[in-house]
Amino acid sequence: MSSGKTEIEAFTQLEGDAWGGLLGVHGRMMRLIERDLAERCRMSHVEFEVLLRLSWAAGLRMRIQDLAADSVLTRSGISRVVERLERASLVNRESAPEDRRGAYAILTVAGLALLRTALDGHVGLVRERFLDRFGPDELEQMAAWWRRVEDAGVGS
Amino acid sequence: MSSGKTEIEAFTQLEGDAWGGLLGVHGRMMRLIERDLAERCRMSHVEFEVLLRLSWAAGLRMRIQDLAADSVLTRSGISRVVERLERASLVNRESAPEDRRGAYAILTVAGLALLRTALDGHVGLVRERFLDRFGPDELEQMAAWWRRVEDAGVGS
DNA sequence: GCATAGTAGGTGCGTGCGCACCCATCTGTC
DNA sequence: GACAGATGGGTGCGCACGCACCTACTATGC
Repeated sequence: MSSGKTEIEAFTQLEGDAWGGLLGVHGRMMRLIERDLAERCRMSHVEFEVLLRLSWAAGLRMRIQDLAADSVLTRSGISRVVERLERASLVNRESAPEDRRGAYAILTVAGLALLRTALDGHVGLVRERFLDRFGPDELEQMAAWWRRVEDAGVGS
Repeated sequence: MSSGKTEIEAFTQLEGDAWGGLLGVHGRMMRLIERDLAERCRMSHVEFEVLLRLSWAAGLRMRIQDLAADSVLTRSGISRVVERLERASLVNRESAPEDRRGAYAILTVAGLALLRTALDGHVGLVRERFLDRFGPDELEQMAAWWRRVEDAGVGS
């Protein structure tokens, strides 16, 4: 891990530290988060994310495609997640009246309650392991960086 | 996505932008990378990562557990990845003489060649979509941040 | 020596997800 | 109206991976 051979084209040391560091931090955090959510709420991170997004949405409801748009998962993945959450009575599905192809996922009272439980502890974990290592100005800087990356790479 | 209700405990706007931004950027990048590697080399990112790590290692060989240690995957996952790579003749497996429980994964000539092909293009993609958005001092700052996170969060 | 605990790697099972494809519906053109 | 193409959502199939467990081996204690 210390000496990147130059016999093949590769990242510079600096690039490797920045990009590889992001991958490493993300991987480690996700492991912790998945384990925490599984133990406390029998829930995966994608399921948690769907519930969280729904709790932010007006009327506690979102179209499946909108859920998929900024998710790690594809539409088919989201479809299955919503199906699982529906079986657990955490969301309901409802056909969209304005476009009968579409469907809404709607957070239930039980879903909101479980989300509350999940958040309480999840927020603490992410803060303890990540956010608390940075000052407010640094968090602002970081957020600005992510915006910079996302604004530029809209393609696909 | 604009108004985080305060009725349930949640991240602050700033925290959400920093942490959520990291998740978003990682997700988007991984999608691009997975697709690129699949199209050009019929290879997943974890397989690519294993080959890359082997290319860095002395003697082009690493123990399975060392491969798993800083990977997203568990030992069983790495075991299967190495199995796949072995079937594709990209690595060889060899029993470790100093500890006969252990095994080495060893990069083959074909594996190194395919890695070279994969890297050529992968590096360009990551630069174009991510690294090039930052100056050298910013990359240094970012790398320092990741070190800060990793140095503190050794537990589990 | 023997017994026990710990570790490296591999495997059966269950599951989650992407891909390709399906159907229903909307949109646009004629 | 009719039709083509695009779009939203769901599904069969295949595969990759985590979990729990197994075997083989090492390390430690007696």
